[in-house]
Amino acid sequence: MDGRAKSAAAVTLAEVAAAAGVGESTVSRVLRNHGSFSAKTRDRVMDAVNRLGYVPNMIAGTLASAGSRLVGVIVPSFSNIVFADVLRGASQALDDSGHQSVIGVSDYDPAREEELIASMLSWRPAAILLAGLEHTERARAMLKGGGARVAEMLDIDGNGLDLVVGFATAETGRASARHLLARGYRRIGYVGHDLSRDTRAAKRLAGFEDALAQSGLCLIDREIAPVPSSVEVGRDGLERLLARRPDLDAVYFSNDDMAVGGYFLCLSRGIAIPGRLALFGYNGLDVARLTPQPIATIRTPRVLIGETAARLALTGAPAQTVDVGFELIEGATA
Amino acid sequence: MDGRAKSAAAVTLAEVAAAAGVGESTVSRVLRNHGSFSAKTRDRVMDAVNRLGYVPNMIAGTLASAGSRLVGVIVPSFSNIVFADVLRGASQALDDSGHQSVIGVSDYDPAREEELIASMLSWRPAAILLAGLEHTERARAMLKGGGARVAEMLDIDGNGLDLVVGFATAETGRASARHLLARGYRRIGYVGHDLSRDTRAAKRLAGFEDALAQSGLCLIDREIAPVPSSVEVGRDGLERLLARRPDLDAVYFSNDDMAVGGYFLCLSRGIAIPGRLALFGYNGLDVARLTPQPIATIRTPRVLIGETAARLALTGAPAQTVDVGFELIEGATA
DNA sequence: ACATTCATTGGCAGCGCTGCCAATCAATTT
DNA sequence: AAATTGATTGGCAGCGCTGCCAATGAATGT
Repeated sequence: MDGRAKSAAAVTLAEVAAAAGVGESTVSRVLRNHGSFSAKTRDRVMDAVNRLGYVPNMIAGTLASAGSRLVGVIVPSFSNIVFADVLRGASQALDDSGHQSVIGVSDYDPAREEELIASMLSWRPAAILLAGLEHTERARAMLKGGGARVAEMLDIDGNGLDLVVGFATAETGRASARHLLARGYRRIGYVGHDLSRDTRAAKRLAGFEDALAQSGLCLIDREIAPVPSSVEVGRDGLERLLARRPDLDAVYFSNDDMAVGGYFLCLSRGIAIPGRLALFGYNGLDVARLTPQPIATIRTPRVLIGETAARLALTGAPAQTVDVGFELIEGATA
Repeated sequence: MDGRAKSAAAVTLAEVAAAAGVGESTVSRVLRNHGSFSAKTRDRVMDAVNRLGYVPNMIAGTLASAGSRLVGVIVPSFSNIVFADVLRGASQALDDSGHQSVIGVSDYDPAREEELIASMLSWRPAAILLAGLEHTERARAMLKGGGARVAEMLDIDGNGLDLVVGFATAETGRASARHLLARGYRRIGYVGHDLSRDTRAAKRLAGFEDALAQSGLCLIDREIAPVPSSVEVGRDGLERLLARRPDLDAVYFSNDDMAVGGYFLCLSRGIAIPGRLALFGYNGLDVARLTPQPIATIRTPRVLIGETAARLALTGAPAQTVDVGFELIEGATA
């Protein structure tokens, strides 16, 4: 009719009330199925709602009732399936309880995370879910005083603000190292990505080196690319590392994407796995489980973490730390 | 002090105004940097803001100004990097223009998508971004009258509601078929996933078969699993297909995840690629580009699609369809 | 027949902020 | 010196809905 995107002003609850011949509060009660009303009234209201195509205005409703059903979720990246999994778990729990998620991507940047927290808080969300325990000072202050529940996900190595749902990150690194050591590998290298931003990857590496040190060993060499992780970075990283240290017998990767890249390099080069070189990843991704030789890795319950964090945050659970654990997958590459 | 998550009632603009000794509208003007005010006033206001830790309430602001900076984004799934890419593009453009994205996952279910549209519309978003052109009748009606810009992404084969940003889906299937035919493959099979839900995969297959038909050929056999796509489903699907038709010389997969699964099967079985069997995927994923032999596939500009859709929707561009095209990657598996 | 209970219902004051308009005051203009 | 201009500023009416409370009328009890 009009050609414009904005149609005439939206139908309001008052108009529905007038059309149905009842009071505003009655319409409100019927729509929220809260309080009492007769069946006849309900039918009259619903009829008017459908006839007018009424869509409730949550903005107004939230303002009036001082309590939003929005939940802010901040993830470091979308490129990594890990966060997609966490989001999936959280989304599920959120949807089930009638909440909506407002999502932000921090790009592994604490300053950006801080900005996102500020702008999310201005929507007065019921809760904010974040990755990790590392935040700027101001971010922590805002979260503490923001009136929203806070859930920090994935890592439990440190002090949380409110709810913490994850697993011992450094311990995954230690477990990985112990596994390689138990299998007899001694000349171990590391191929990783930007550690200054990905603090959890840094914690894993620290745990890994810690366990090596307990056996009187250390990493023979490391190849760290100052970019986000990817299959390609893993492949190229391993290539450079091997060029420097052809005597390596095992490599620990910063995650499975990287490890798959390394695995592909070995396939191309005909490097025997694990005979000539052992590979160890992190995450327990699908693709790493289905390579001709499943990659040795640590599986983390990511969907569960998202789901648990969302559920606890929305059910008024007391502040607590939940350790969901992790699982070492032996695979066939180590 | 209190132990409860909800702290004392949040600071309001009125309190800031009182603390700064100015009027409410002045605070509002300073905070939004809109209208005029003296430098001295600005300092007084900002000082009070910082002192009280004031966080603006967008809910109230949006209600008062009748125009939200929220944008709804509905994706079919989080498990598929494709949508993560689209989201990344959209998120970026949204952030840059000061908008927030509210995200929902439809799980490839039109009814669920309809629900999500209804609940997003109740937040009076500035725009709604969706995947594909297929929606329920009621969903289309709500979107038309919802007062929000609508951008349908990824596919342009059909009629859009407002903005459409994507590429010719069926044509990707045709291009894939023509490529295989040009290379001399004639005994072609298909390995796919749940087509009833993933309508774009169905359109690709239709285009593929269409091109085969034009050469007087047809698919020799097909193996379709009624579940979402994954590396595993691709591997197992190819295994079953080959068991039935060991005479196949090429396989078209519903996407790259599936194709990578098929590729892994061939590696494990020692099936020569492309000598004995050619593989063709769809999406142009990173992992498919980095396998020892890069997988033949179609690369789609997903991040660009998300970014373009968001930008057009927020800049008041007229209703239009934007074809961003796609690119056939020859790879080494066909 | 009159008091008491209870399910329904409507009225209306905000929720915290923005938009509009009028008021104020110093700087210019005639 | 009176008038005009323009930059600042405060007041206040909503935005659309919910929460509270009073009003209504029917049902029940004594």
